[in-house]
Amino acid sequence: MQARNSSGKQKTGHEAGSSFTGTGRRAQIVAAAIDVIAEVGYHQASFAKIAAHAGLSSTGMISYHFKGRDDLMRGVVIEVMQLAGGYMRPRIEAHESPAARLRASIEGNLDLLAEYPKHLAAIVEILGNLRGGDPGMVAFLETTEGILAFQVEQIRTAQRAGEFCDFDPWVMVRAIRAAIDDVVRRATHDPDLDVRAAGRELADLFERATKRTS
Amino acid sequence: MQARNSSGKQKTGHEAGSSFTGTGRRAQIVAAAIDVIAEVGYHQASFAKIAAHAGLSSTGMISYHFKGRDDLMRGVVIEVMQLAGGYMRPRIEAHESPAARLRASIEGNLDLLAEYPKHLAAIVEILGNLRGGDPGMVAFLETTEGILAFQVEQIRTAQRAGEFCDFDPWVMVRAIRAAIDDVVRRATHDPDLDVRAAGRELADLFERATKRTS
Amino acid sequence: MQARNSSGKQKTGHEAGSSFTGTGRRAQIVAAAIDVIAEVGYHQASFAKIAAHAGLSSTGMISYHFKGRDDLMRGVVIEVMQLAGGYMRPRIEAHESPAARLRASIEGNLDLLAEYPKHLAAIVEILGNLRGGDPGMVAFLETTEGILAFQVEQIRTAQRAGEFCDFDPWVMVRAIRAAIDDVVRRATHDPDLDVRAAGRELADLFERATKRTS
Amino acid sequence: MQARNSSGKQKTGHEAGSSFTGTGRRAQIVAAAIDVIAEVGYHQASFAKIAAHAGLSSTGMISYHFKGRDDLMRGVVIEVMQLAGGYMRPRIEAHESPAARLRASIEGNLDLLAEYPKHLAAIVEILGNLRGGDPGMVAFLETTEGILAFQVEQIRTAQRAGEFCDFDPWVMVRAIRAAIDDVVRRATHDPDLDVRAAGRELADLFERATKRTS
DNA sequence: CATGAATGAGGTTTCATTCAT
DNA sequence: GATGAATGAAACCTCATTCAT
Repeated sequence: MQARNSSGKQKTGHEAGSSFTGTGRRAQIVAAAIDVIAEVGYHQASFAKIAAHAGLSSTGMISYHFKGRDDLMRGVVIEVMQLAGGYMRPRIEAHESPAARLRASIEGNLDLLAEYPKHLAAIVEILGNLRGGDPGMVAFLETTEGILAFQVEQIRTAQRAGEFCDFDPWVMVRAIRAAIDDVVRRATHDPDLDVRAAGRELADLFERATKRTS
Repeated sequence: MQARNSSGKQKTGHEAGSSFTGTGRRAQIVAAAIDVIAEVGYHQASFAKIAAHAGLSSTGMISYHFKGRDDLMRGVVIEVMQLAGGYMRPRIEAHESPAARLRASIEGNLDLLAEYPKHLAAIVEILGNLRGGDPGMVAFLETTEGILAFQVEQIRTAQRAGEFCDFDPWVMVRAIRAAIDDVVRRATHDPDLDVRAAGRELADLFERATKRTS
Repeated sequence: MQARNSSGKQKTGHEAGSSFTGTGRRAQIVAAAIDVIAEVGYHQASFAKIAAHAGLSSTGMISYHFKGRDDLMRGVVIEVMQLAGGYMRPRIEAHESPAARLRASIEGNLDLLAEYPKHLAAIVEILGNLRGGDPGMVAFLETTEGILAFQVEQIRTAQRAGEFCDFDPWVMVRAIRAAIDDVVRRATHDPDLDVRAAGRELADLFERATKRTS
Repeated sequence: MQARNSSGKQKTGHEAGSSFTGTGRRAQIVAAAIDVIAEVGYHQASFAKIAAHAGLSSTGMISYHFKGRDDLMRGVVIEVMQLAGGYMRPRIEAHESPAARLRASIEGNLDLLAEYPKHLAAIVEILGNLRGGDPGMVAFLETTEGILAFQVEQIRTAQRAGEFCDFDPWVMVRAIRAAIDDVVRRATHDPDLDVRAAGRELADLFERATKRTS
């Protein structure tokens, strides 16, 4: 279903040489984890439920393939990040103007949600429930921050070029991300939600909020 | 059949006749729960941690005052909702125009966050981690929905009066709420965050996003 | 309702000088315990439930009047034994022949059940769940054994007089008691059970089982 | 959706494909439960005691094999019912006349008690302490009722054939069962009790009680 | 006398993880 | 590689009992 093993190998530190999505079992477990997390949430997604959903007879299988809960969650995040990156990048880079890129970013995120609702639900659940504890997971928060920082830089450039009005770009990108994630969360519980329409509305909203004063 | 008190009252002392935050221990436990939830999150906020934080020797004490975990969480939500309602209402009603009320709502929320960061962190944690499970808790989701619905109605009225431009008010109020909650979440981990400044920025942002086209 | 404070004082070792059924609180608690035990069984009859049923605001009241769970149960047993003794004795002694007395004993027990279903249910529950543990409670088992032993002696006398056929009187009295207690247990769950009819049937049954061979 | 085993079996190992007493650990736990219940009673038979008696290091092991307390008790009841059924049926069916079958039933029960005292003690404890609560357990009460109903029918047939005198068969079978269970209960605490002799006495007793009038 | 808060032990259950096979 | 039994910690909750007021 979610495929994407065309990209490079990119090995983990795991014992055997297996790509993240390559080997059957690992990918199968990650896929099951995504489903379960989307359905019952991060904390209720126990190994037992994931194993049952994956058709595995015991949780031992998961522990065999993943060093621990965090390792599995890491696998999920990487899987979804790769998926999202591959989906979003070309859609954004297809546009030139900052305004068009901003719209593409918002609408692209919600188009992606329409296609992979569980994937986005899972990553939002995981990243939203991270606490300082785990060292390996905090890296993802930094990755996420890095993505936002990149968007901030793009906005700053556009502002200097007079393409956006004056505002704190950090507040803006966070508000945008929060609005998108909110749709992701609601879509989890309400399958009738028209996420693409919400995407257009949000794009309109933030277009008005960023448009240079005439 | 037999007995029952002659006074006919038959109260259990900590159920009837006491405000939700009135009785000493109950309030103390709720306060401890707020602190712990803000610190470690909804699911990690075990009775053991809350009891320790409250200076209680055992978790049994919490079960003595609260029927269960959900009951305690309900107590927390009610406490914070009362606090927030009392804080926000006069600040909003001090203004007349929809735009001013919108700004007061956003900045008021973040002023409240500056004064009670843990309270807001706790309620965001709790409401954000609710699943369909508990019947008594879902009521809070409906309460929250009701608040949003009220804001939606106010916006619709303002739009008809030409005071706001044309947009989907549901998407707007949810984006606003998501942006505020996002600040709440970040403030939990970053005590240096200037939430009042963020409030002003968000108020500016959504003012531009709602302003009627000239 | 169950009254019977006309009999002598018969103090317990309890601190204050209170007869078993005299003081209000003690009797009230015992009455509540009888109801609760009859309803939910011996082990589920917690102090909390009994206190609630008695209209008391806390279990501390029970502990204040009774040294412990066993003491309360002792109070229940004594209460019911006194009730049963006062009810049964005259009904049995009104007859002369062993056969008539046997019938009076069986039917009297079930008439008593018809009038005080919860009292009998409670004592059957308590005595049926006794284990060797408690020293003070074992005395009741011995009391019960004593009652059976008395009946055994009466039967033996009657057998020597040729009024009953030859059988092991211990087995007989135990079978009779077991049959009666079984009706008590069923009556607890089935309020429509006609216990007096069952009493007549059981009296007939054991009359045939004891009748001297002609 | 995805995955599921290629074999299509998807068994959990201790749910499907195993007889109730077959798998080693399950049977071992059931056996330990029987011992403990016979010794300390239904309610005092905690997982901790059963685990200790079974040589297990933790109660978690029991929860691993049984879904909960009720599931374990169900296992015990089924185990004993199968044992008793296999023991009693041929002994009863070896006889033709209703009187002989009745005697075989009574004496067979107490012979079985002599051989498996703890098994019968356990099932009497469990069934005697059932309250309306659990849906899966109430089925056993109905099973037991069904057995009695079958005996009632046999008695009715014999009565119509003039082989038994006239009496209420329901009262009779319940009295018989109550007498047998009473011996079971006493045998638990008194290892010196001669249960086979009691069986013969009870068979004599109920033979007289059912014999047709000459 | 009466209250109700506090205690600590004990209950069942779920969890992630390990390990022998 | 794969399995599933075993483990021990931790969770929530109920209980009988004690104690200061």
